[in-house]
Amino acid sequence: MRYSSNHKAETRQRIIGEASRRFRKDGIEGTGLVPLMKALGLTHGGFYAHFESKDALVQASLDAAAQQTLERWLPSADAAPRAVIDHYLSADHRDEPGEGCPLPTLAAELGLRGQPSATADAMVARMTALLADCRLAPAAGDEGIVALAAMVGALTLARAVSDRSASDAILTAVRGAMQPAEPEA
Amino acid sequence: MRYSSNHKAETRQRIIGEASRRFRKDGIEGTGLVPLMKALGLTHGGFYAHFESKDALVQASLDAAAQQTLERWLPSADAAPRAVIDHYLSADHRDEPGEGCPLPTLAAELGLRGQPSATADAMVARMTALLADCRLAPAAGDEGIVALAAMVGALTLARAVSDRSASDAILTAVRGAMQPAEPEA
DNA sequence: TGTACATCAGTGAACGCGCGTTCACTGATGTAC
DNA sequence: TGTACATCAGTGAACGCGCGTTCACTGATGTAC
Repeated sequence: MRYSSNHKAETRQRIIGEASRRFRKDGIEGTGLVPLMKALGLTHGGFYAHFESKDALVQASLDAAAQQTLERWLPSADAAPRAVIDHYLSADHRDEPGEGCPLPTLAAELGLRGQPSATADAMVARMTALLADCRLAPAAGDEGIVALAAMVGALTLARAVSDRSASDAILTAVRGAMQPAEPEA
Repeated sequence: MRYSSNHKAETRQRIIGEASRRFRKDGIEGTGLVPLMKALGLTHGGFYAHFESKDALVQASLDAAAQQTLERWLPSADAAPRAVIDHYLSADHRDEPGEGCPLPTLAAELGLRGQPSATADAMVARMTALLADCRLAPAAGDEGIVALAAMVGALTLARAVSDRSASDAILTAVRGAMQPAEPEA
C-alpha cells in the first residue's frame, strides 16, 4: 500500500497524540507500544518506521504535551490569570490527567527513571514566568496544606529538571519562601 | 532449616525496609521482587511466605516509609521547624529519594496506578498539621516558582489521596491561596 | 538423657504473560518509459 | 495512453527478557515421648 505524500507525517502525529495522552494518564512504564498502536488501528511492527525507540516517542510526546498545554493557557493567561489557575486546580484537571499538564504526572516518573528532561526545564521556566506576578496568601487554616503542596511540588520538580542550577534554584526559592512560626524562646 | 522464634518477623522487616527504599528510589513498577529478595540474600520463592502479593508489600512499605519519615521529623519539628523545612528542601533530600519523604516519589505513581492510598491521606494530614503555622512569603522574583511548585504539588497530592473530600480540600486551599496580579482594566 | 517426628522458612525450577525490538514480507500507488 | 517497475507504510510472526506467582521439596531445629 502506498499512501499520499503526507500520510506518514499524519500517522506520526496520531501516534504522538495518543501516546502523549496515555503517558500522562497511565505513566511511561504503564503504556505499552502494542496496545498503543492497536488503539490507532495499526500493528506494533510499524512503530519503528516512525520512531527509533520508545524513548524517542517519550521525548516527542512530552514535547507535544508541553506545547499543547502552554498553547492552551498562554493566550488567556494575560487577560484572565485567575481562570487559568482555577482550571489548573480544578477537579476536572485532577480527574483527567491525560488531557492536562504533564508536570504532575510525568515529572516524578522522569525523575525516578533518572531521565530528567530539558522539556521539563523549559516548561518549568515558561510556567514560572506565567506566574511571576502571583502572590501566595493562604486563607486562615490553609497554611499547612499550601506549604506542603509547595514542598512536595518543589522536590518533584527539582528531581525532574535536567539543569542542575535550575533544580537548585527551585529548592532555594521554596525554602526561602517557607516561614515557619519559630517556637517561643 | 528451622529458625529462632522471631526470625520470620525479622526477615519480614528486612524485606519491608529494603522495599521501602527501592520503591521510593526506583518506583513501584521499577522494583522487581527477584532482585529485591536477592539483595537480601534470599530467593524470590520465599517472598510469599511473608506477603500475599506485591501489592501487600507496597502497602506495608508505604506505611513504613511514612512512619519512619514522620518519626524522624516530628520530634524536632516543634523545637526547630526551620531545620525540618531546610532538610526537606535540601539537595541531599532531592538526591536521596530512597531515604526521604515518600510523597514526592510515590504520590504520582499511586495516583496513576489508580491506587490512592489511605496512608497518603494520613501522611498528608500529619504533615499539614506540622506546617499549620507556616507562612509563605516568596522573595521578590521567586513568586512564580513557588506558585508553580504549590500547583504541581497540589495536583500530585490530590490525585494520590483516597478521601475525595480531602482531595477537594487540597485543591480548594491552594486555589484560594493563589493571588494572580489581575490585568489593568 | 536419647531418639523419632513434626514444623515451616526458605529453595529453585517452572508457569504464562506482556514487554520492546527485529525482520522478511506485502501490495497499493506514483513514476519512468 | 498503456505497461513494468520501484517505493515504502504497514503487517504479523518471532526473539529474548523480566515480571508476579505457584509449588513440590529441603533440612535444621524445637518438641514429644
